[in-house]
Amino acid sequence: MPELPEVETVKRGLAPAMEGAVITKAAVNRPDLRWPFPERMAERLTGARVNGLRRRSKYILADLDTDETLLIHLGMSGRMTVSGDPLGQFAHEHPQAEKHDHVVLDMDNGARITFNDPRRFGAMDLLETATAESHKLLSVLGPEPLGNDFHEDHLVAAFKGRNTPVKSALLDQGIIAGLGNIYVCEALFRAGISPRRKAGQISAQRVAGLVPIIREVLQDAINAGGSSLKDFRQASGELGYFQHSFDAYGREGEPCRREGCAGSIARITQSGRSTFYCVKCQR
DNA sequence: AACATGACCTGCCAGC
DNA sequence: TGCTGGCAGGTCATGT
Repeated sequence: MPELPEVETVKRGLAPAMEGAVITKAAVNRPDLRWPFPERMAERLTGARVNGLRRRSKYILADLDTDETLLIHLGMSGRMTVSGDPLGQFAHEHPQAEKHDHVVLDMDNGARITFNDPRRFGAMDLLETATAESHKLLSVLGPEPLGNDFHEDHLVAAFKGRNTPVKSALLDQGIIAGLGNIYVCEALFRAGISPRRKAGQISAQRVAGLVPIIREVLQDAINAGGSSLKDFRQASGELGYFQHSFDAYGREGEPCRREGCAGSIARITQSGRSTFYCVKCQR
C-alpha cells in the first residue's frame, strides 16, 4: 500500500506504539522477505528500545538504543498494524495471527506491531545508525519532495537531457524519492502535462511548475491518510488508501474532472506500468 | 550512462 | 464451480 504518503501515514500510526518503547519479543516467522533478514534479527531486536521513527522516501527507519536502525520497506503489499493498548488503559486481546504475518514485535507498553506482506516485496534490514544514510538502498535516493532539497532548479537540472517520458523520470527514485505510480499520475494530471512527453523536452517553466504541484498532491494525500488514522489502533490496517478520490489514477474511461475539459481518462502502458491521463488536457 | 524489460510473489477479479 | 489470464501501490538486476 505504499507510496510516500502511505508510508508517512503508517509511520505516524506506529509512532505512539513504538517510540520510547522496548521490544520485549520479536517473532521472525520466515528467513526472508525480498532479501534474507539480517543475521540474528530477532535477537538483535529483542530488548532494544525504539528511540524514534523516521521516514526516508518509502522507507521507515526505527532508531534503536543499540546503535542500530531497523530499516523497513513495505514493498507493494506490506502492512504494519498496531494492536493492543499502548496506553495500558484497557484490557485487550491481540487478534489472531494471520497468513503472511512475517514479523511480529511485542512492545513493553502492551502494543503489538505486525508486519504482514503477502507478496513479500517488502524488506527489513538492520543498519548501523551512524552510517544509515550511506546504506546501499538509501544513498541512491534523490531529495525528499517535501524537503528543502527538492526545488525547481533540482528538477530542471535532473530532467535536462533526459530522453525518457516524464512519467518514468518522476518514478525514478534517484531524481525524486517517494513518488509511485499513483501520485505521478495525479501530479501530471494537476500540472496538465502529458505523461508521454520526454522529460528533457519540457520547458523549464513547466518543470518548475511541477514542484509545488508534487508537494501539494503528496500533502493532500498525507492529510487524507491522517484523517482516517483515528482507528489505527483497532488495526484494520486499512488506512483509507483507496478512499481518496483520485483524478486520474484508476479512472480509465471516466470523464476528466478538469473544469471545462470534455475529455476522458485514458490508460496506457509505460515501461510496463499503467499510466492514466486525460489525452485532451494533458499536453 | 540511459533506458527498457524481466524477475521477484500472492491475491483478486473478470471472463469463459 | 473452477480454471485462466491479467492486473496490482515497488525496485533491483540484467541486457541493449
